[in-house]
Amino acid sequence: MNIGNAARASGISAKMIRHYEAIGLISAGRGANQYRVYSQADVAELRFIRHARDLGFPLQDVKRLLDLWRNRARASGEVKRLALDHVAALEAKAKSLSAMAESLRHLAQHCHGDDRPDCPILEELAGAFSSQVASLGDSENATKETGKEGCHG
Amino acid sequence: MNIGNAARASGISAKMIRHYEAIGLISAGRGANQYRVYSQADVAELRFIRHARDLGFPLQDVKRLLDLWRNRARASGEVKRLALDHVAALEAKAKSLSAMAESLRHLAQHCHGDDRPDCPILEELAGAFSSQVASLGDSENATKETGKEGCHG
DNA sequence: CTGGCGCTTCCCATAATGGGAAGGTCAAGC
DNA sequence: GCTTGACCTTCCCATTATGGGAAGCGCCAG
Repeated sequence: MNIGNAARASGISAKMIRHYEAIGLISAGRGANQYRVYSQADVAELRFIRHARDLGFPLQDVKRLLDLWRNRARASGEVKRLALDHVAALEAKAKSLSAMAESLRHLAQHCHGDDRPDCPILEELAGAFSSQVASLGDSENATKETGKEGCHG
Repeated sequence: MNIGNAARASGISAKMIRHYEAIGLISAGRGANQYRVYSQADVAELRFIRHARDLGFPLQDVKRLLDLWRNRARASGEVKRLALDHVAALEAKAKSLSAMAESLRHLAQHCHGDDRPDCPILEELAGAFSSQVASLGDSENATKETGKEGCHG
């Protein structure tokens, strides 16, 4: 079948299928007209990829999983390790997001939310920070000392 | 002060400060040597941005929050709405990630995780969801070119 | 005057996905 | 046979937020 049918059969857009091929995740045969040709086995791989993506695996991990799947002599330990590492990453990220949500919800709770300009949310953002809420995700540095000039002009 | 000091004082990299200027989030004066010049007020804005980013606000939202902050006649209701919308987005995302983690953890629980190839994680990824092509992982005589799709080839 | 650091702009890369243009292919209908 | 329309091809650009690095100039200390 051609790419359009493979897309419909796998739930992955044709655009993405080409992309996956470009980055070496999958390969596809070519017909006489240079059109990509997909077998049922290829579609099965695409479905595998979609399922892995649905579980949040980055494509790099998907590649590893795909290689393991194709390798009959694989060790399930490696698959499990990949999976559990990813579980840890997912949970860390979820926790980080939940912490942000909770902080912000807390701030919003004390905001009137009317047409007056007084707003504790903005005040807090403006600098009254005392706790670090985003340390799990990607923040890297805490409050440094303020006001030390050094303007060499 | 110059950009390096502003970066140190705000916790935002010089690279990002330039970027924020390029996308119209902030502005900076220029000295006679074309170097960017930052006042304490500018640094306060940068800190505001960092705090908002730490709470996961996308830059688009940060821009609106910054505009509200700068506007003394703002309505706190708008700030609160922005905040609560973002809380909802954060929680939705966190929930989605937690669901992935739980699914995957479940799968991993049933995997031996040794050097045998048998692996329920891979089996599930291979299609236990859609259960159409189950035995493609280890055989090559699976349907190669079935003509059951309305493909003009 | 030179060494070294800081600043400038510009290009590239990441991760995953999509939009769209310009053009080739093919099957069907008139 | 020719048109039409769906499908395919490649190539470029955009997104979001961040960083790396190069080439070149500014500025201060020694």
